[in-house]
Amino acid sequence: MEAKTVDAGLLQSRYRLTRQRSAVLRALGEGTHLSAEMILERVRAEMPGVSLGTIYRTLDILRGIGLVQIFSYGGSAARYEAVLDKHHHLLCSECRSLTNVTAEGVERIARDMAAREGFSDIDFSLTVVGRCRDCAKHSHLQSV
Amino acid sequence: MEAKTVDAGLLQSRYRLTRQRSAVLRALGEGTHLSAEMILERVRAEMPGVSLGTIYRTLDILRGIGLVQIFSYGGSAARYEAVLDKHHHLLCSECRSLTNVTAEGVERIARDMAAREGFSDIDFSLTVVGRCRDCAKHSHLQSV
DNA sequence: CTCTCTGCAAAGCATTTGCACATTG
DNA sequence: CAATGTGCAAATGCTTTGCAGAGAG
Repeated sequence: MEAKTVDAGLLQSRYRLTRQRSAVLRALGEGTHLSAEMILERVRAEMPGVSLGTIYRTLDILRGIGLVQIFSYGGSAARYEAVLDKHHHLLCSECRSLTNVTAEGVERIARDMAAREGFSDIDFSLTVVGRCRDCAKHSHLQSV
Repeated sequence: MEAKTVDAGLLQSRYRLTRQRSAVLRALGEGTHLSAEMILERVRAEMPGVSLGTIYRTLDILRGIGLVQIFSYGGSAARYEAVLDKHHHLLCSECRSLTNVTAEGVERIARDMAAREGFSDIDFSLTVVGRCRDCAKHSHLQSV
C-alpha cells in the first residue's frame, strides 16, 4: 500500500480522504506539470465519471495543505505538480514547455527580500522565460 | 513633449504609434501593477470609447517589444507594468498586494539555469509569496 | 447518522477574435 | 492609398459555484 505515503498528508489534514482525491495525488505523483484537464484524463482512466470541478476543488485543497504547487503563467491553463523538492522553472516562450531546475542561492535571496519587507510564511520561485534549445534550433527567427 | 521618451520604443518598432497605444504607455508610466481594466479606466479618462480589446492587443505588442512586463499569478487578472529597472515581486497571499523589490544575485543564478539547459533570450523573475506585514499583524491565523 | 464531498450544469471572469470602418505612415 | 489599427460584440477557455444526492468517518 504505497498509497499511504501519498495520502498521508490528506489524512493528517482536516479533509476527508476520498477515492477522487487519492487518484489526483497519484496522478500528480506520476506526471509533473499537469493541467487540470490532464489530471482529469488520468483520473478518469481508473475512475470514469469524475468531474473537472472535483479536480479543481481537490487541487485547491492540496495546494492549501502544501502538497501541491501551482504554476500559472498568463494565458494558458495552470500547471500543477506535487511538492517534492524545491526547484525553479524554465518556461519556453515558444513551445510553452516547462522544465524544472534546482538552483543554489535562491532561497537566501528570497528570505532576504521577505525579511526586508516584513513578509512571513513565504514560498518562492524563480521563473526564467526564454527560448528552449529545440525552439532555437528549429526556428530561424531573430531575437528581438 | 516628454511623450517622445515613452513612445520611442514603439516608433522604433514595426508597429504604428497610435493615440491609444501612446495613452496605454502613459498610463503604465504613471501607475504600476495595473490590470487591463485599470489601464482601460485611465486611458478612457482622456479618451472615452477605447475598448478593452485594444488595451489587451496593445499590451501584447508592448510586451513583445519588451516595453511591458506581465505578472500573472493564478486566478486574478494579470498585472502589467512598464519595464524600467529589473526587479522582483513579493505577493501577499492574503490581500494580494504586490510589492517590487530589487535583489542582487538573481541574474547570475537565472543565467546559470538558462545556460545549463540551453535557453536563450531569457527574461527572469523571482516571486515570493507570503503574508505581508499588515496581514500578519491584523490576523491571528496560525501559519500552516 | 451527520457532515463533507461529488457530479452536473450553469455561471463567472479574463482574454481573444472576426469584421467593417477609421487611422497611420 | 495601402497597410494597420480600432470599436464592437460575440466567442473562447479556464475556473468556480449552487444544488441535490452519494459517501466518509
